[in-house]
Amino acid sequence: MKKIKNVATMQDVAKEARVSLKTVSRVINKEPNVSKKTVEKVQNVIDAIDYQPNSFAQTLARGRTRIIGLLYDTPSPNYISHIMEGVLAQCYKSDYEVIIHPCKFNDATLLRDIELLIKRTRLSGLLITPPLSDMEDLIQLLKELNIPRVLISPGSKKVDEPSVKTNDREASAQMTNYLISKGHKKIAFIKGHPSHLAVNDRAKGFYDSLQQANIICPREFIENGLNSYESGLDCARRLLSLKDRPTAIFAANDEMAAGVLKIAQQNNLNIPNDLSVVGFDDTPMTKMISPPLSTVKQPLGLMGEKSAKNLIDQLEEKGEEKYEVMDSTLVIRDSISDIS
Amino acid sequence: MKKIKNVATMQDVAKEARVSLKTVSRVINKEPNVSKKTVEKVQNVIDAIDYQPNSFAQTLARGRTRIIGLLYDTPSPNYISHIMEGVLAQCYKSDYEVIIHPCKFNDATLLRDIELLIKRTRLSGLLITPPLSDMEDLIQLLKELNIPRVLISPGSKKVDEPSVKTNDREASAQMTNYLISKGHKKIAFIKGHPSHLAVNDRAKGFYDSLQQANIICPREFIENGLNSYESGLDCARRLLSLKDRPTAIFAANDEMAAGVLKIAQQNNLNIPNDLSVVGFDDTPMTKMISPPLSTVKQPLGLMGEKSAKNLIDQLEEKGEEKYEVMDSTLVIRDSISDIS
DNA sequence: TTACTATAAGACAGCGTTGTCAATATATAA
DNA sequence: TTATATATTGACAACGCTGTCTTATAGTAA
Repeated sequence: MKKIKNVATMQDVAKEARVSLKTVSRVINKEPNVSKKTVEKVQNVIDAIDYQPNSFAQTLARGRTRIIGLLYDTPSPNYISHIMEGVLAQCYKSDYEVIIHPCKFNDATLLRDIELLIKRTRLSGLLITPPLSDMEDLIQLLKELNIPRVLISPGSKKVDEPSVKTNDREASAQMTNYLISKGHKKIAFIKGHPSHLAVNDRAKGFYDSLQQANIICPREFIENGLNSYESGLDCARRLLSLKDRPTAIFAANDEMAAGVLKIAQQNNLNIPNDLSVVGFDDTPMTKMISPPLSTVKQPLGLMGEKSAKNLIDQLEEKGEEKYEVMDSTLVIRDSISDIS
Repeated sequence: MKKIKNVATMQDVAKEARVSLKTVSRVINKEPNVSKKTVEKVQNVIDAIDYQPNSFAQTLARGRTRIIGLLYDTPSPNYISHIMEGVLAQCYKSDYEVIIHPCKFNDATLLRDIELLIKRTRLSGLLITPPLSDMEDLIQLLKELNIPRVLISPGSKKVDEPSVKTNDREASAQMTNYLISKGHKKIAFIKGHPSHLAVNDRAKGFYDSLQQANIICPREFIENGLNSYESGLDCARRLLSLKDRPTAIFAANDEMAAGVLKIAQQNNLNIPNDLSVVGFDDTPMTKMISPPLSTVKQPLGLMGEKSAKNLIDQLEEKGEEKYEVMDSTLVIRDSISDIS
């Protein structure tokens, strides 16, 4: 059990620069009331011996960590890795560490696990991705533990919690508008997993648009999916066996839309001539399938970045804006035909 | 700048259990020479007040961290998130933290960045994913800094470094054998990015198989891709415009194979009847495209787990086996036809 | 010059652990 | 029983930093 490599300490810097420990500390932390001359002298020594403060000692002395946690429930690799990318970039800038914590949404010990995580790691704040961001009891726990937090894409119910969301509902309405503008009136919708509220906001946008266009959507045009490719297959089978088939199907995520494409092809339907298909998320696969899928793109990296920034601002008590809504954008590819 | 929530300390446990600090420390760390009675007494108090050791104080006192770093060069989200899954699971078990560090392969400051990361975080060991695991100068630096490490899927050249790899070469040969067994003799291969040695082992397996079957592969059947979908498109365009077209194309990864599928469809070729296509990696998209792609699946989660275990064993000086080779498996789907 | 203020620098305790070494209790042998 | 070995426990100084309080220095006004 080796000790870590011996590395320069503040003592070394102080001795070399002929100042006190505290003065070095002041320079490190950019505290006021140090003369320019001293700052320079100390900084030179720091650079010369390549000194890096020991964050463990800092943490111990300060009584608070510079660590935030990122909680996720193993959603699609694509989603979490792009969120993570933004989070890491922001934390790197602000000199915070990130602890990535996968957890199981429907695990009985979830709350206890998270409480232990917090106690064990002493993390100072949490970033919470969907569908965890919709768990009332989790939020309640964090409130009680007094853990600062930012919810990523919580369902529309939450209003009193710092959060970063996208305008999924509007984007979804826009996409529906687009379909309508191409002459589609018989549009079906495949909803997402019921516990994933944000995904279901997408259905609301769909309704918004239909209502505005005075289009009535028959009950059987609304399917309940589970976000997975397989559930997309099931829903598509039902939709495409209807006597009065939709001319377009809008799925609440790309996996389910890919399922629709598959079943359509099995039924010898040409996409987009016989059926238009739309997904949501702009996963990399949407470009690669045939035909390339029209979809909606969330700025995931940016969302990660903003949410981390929001959390760090809370931790450092810079009272910044609490809610952030970012724009998702339509990505129109070849899966929609003009039938007007 | 709030202090962290007040939380039970070792003092509290010691006082409550009427023993010394050191005894509590012994119980925590399962050190020998503590009477059963005392262990029990102390453990009861620990449970009662839900005490969790402060890892920062531990780190400071011990002089070494329980942190490992995971270095990656933003490869596919799929790859890294599955590796990460295994790494996190293993580290969670062994009570280590993980610092995820994305970096840019061809960034001039890469080495310096990593050196700073190490100094700043005091991490005790590193897990290195491809293509970073093939960088001689990075390995050299870590050797000099005396940082324990495990290379994930390094190119075949490395032998003297602890590593976890898959039998890509053999799997690739097996897949080629399979194609040959289906009557294919004119098989083209799309190589991966030149700096990604492990991906290029796949080409070697391809050659192995051809040679064994006494099949000569014309030069123009070997294309140089860059791992991306787009490069797959380019290579496929060239291969499919040859006078004497291959009957099967084996791409070194799924993205490039998806590119082949696309171009084939543009050329009105039916897959698999007119052309068989094979990829490598079993990304989720391979199930969703049409036809579902045959491919090779690496046990990514397990690889992450094993590499973390290997590293932790090094850190704790349990001399375990250093090299690990895991089996990739063929996933045969509908993209291969029998033309024999 | 003196007195006073603002600014810069330092001394020292303490953050919550673990390692070292000394002290005590218990078991064993004589 | 006493002496001796062994198993348990404890005291105390680190670990490398920051917060608080004190002191020294420089600047300003009278």
